[in-house]
This record gives sequence, C-alpha cells and structure tokens, in this order.
Amino acid sequence: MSRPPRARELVLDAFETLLIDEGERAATLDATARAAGVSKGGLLYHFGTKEALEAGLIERLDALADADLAAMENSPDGPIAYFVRTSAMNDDPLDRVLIAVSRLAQGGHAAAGTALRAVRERWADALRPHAADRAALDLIMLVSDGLYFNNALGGDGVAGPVPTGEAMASLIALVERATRA
Amino acid sequence: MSRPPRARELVLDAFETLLIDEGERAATLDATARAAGVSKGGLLYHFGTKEALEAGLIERLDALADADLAAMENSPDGPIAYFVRTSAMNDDPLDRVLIAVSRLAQGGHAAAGTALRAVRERWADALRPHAADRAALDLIMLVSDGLYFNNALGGDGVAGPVPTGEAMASLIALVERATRA
DNA sequence: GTCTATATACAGATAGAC
DNA sequence: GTCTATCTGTATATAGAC
Repeated sequence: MSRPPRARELVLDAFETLLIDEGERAATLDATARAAGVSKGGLLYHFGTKEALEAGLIERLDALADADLAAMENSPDGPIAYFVRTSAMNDDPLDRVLIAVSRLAQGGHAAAGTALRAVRERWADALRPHAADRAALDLIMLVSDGLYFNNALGGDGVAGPVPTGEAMASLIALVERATRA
Repeated sequence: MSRPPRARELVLDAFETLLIDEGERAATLDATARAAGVSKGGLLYHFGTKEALEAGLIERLDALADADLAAMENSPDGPIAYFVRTSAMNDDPLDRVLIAVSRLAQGGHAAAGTALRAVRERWADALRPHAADRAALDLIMLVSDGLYFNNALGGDGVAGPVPTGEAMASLIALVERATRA
C-alpha cells in the first residue's frame, strides 16, 4: 500500500489511455509498453501477465470510486446533482478509469464486469435515501449510465449527444424535480 | 436487395452472437466460421474481409432500426413508453445487433460509431414532438442509453440492475410524467 | 529494474482444389 | 459455394544478459 513505483503508474496510465482511445484490441502489451516509454520486458517486470495489468486497472477504479463516494456525500448541491453532473465529465481520472474498465468488461473480462457492478451498487446505496422511491432511483442511475455510455462511445467529440452547460443544468433540475424524496 | 443467401445470414448471426457473448476480441473470423458451421474459406466467400463482415452487421442494424422507427410511431401506448420499454428487451433482434455494433464502436470501428449515432438521432427526432423541452428529451434518451449500457455489460443475467415487470412500469410512468409535452 | 532475443500460438488473408 | 493448405504479421509470454 506504500506508494507504488512510478513506472508502474505510467504503464497503467498508458494502458488506460489506449483502452479509451483505441479499444481493447489495440491495448496490447506491446502498444502499452511503447506508449509508456518502456520495453515489453520492462512492462512485464511490473505486471507479470496481461491479467495482472487488467487487475491493476480495476484496483485503480476501486480507489478512485472510494474517493468519489466520499465527495458525493459532502457535495454542497446534494448527492443527486453531484452524481448526475459528474457522470458527464470527460477527462476526470475516475471517468477515464471507468470507461477503460468498461471496455474490458465488454471484452468479456469477468472481474471487470463484477467491479463495475459493485461500484454502481455503492453509488445506488448512497443515493437511495435521497430518492423518493425505487423508480426515482432507477431513473437517476440510468441517466448516469446513459451519460457514461455516450462518453464511452466517444465519436468525434464535436457537439456529441451529451448535454453541457445550460442543457446540463436543465437536465439536473428536471431529474431532481422528478426524483426528490 | 433480393433475399441474401442463407449462409450469409447464418455467418452474420454467429458473428453477432460472438460479439455479444464474448466481445470483439473473441469474434475472430475463425471463431465466427466455426460457430456458423462453415470453414474460414467459406466465410470469406460471403465476406471478403473482416471489414465487410462488420459492414454487414451495420446494414442489419440500419434495416432493423427502420422497422423499429415505424413501430414506435404507431405504438398504442405512445412513442415514449414504447421507446423506454423496448430499450430493455434483452433478446430482441434489434437489441442484439445494437449491442453487437456498440461492441465494434468501442473497439474503435469508426463506421460503427457513426451508425449508432445516426440511429440515436433518428429516435430523438421521432420523440422530440412528444417531449416538453430539450431537457425532457435528453432525459428520455439517456434513460434508454442507460438501459442499453446495462444490457451490454451483460454480467450473469441474474437480477441485474435493469428494472423489469412492476419496476419497469413505474419507471415508464415516472419518465412520462416528467417529460410529457 | 530494465533490456534483447526468442518461443509458441493465433490473427487475417490468399491460392487453388473440388 | 465451400473446402484445405499456406503465407505473413503480431499477440502473450519466457529466458537470460546488463
């Protein structure tokens, strides 16, 4: 748990970026090593197998999700607004690792899917007291999932379907009105 | 446009199923041919390259989306309820091809992403007259995206986060109340 | 801790028989 | 239309030098 070697984090960063930008297929050990500025052998010193590399990313997700849960509880505009608003932030470290792990999950990686569902469940638990009923909670969670899904599809980035600015403020207001306990 | 050879459709079915069940990486020409009960050479007679195979799946998406748009306009319980309800059907042909193509999109396939965005835009156009304002339309689209995303994650299938039965009916009622024009 | 070199397996694709 | 055989590139992983 002490601070991990810097090279290790750089490799993880490179792997994450490749998964986001080019997908699971392109995120090979070779490409990851090149992007991280190390050799394949160097990479394999830190992560002995590809599975270990994937497990490293999942650990990063869990750590960042812990921090986000804490921030959500203490958010001045309330957990619901915080949750919806931050679901659309595109280059936040949590969002990046979330998208990267969801790529792994869609590639059939079982542990990645399990980790994502666990994080989602923790968010739902934290929001449940603030939602009127089950349908309200479902709605909040699904809007957030939808925002992530659209971010994950990526595209050209130009005026995508994800609302920003005024539109996002209106959406948050609507969700709060419809779901408040 | 006349009916395509049956073997062609079987290959496409196999490719789609592999994408859904095991991800892009597992959906190789070899595995697809095996699952379709033909040899790799036989597959390559119908689809000369892997790109042609992917394009075939995108064509299938477009055709099924056309049919869905028509059904949505004529739905007895209204387009919004139809749209939300059918976003969670797990083994509908449209849902299957939609998830399969989204796997391709997440693997970096540009045409797949473009096709998905185009279909989404057509749905949004059809729903716009029925939504109170932009935020209402955003909410409807994002709930649908969220349902697809959760279906796409798959998991064990046992009591996943996607609402069914009573819970789905409540969710639809809530969405309609919050967004009706 | 990081490297080069290599082993083994499998990807997409071609050639040509049936 | 469908097959087998084969070419070429590249993936993960190991061995062992520095």
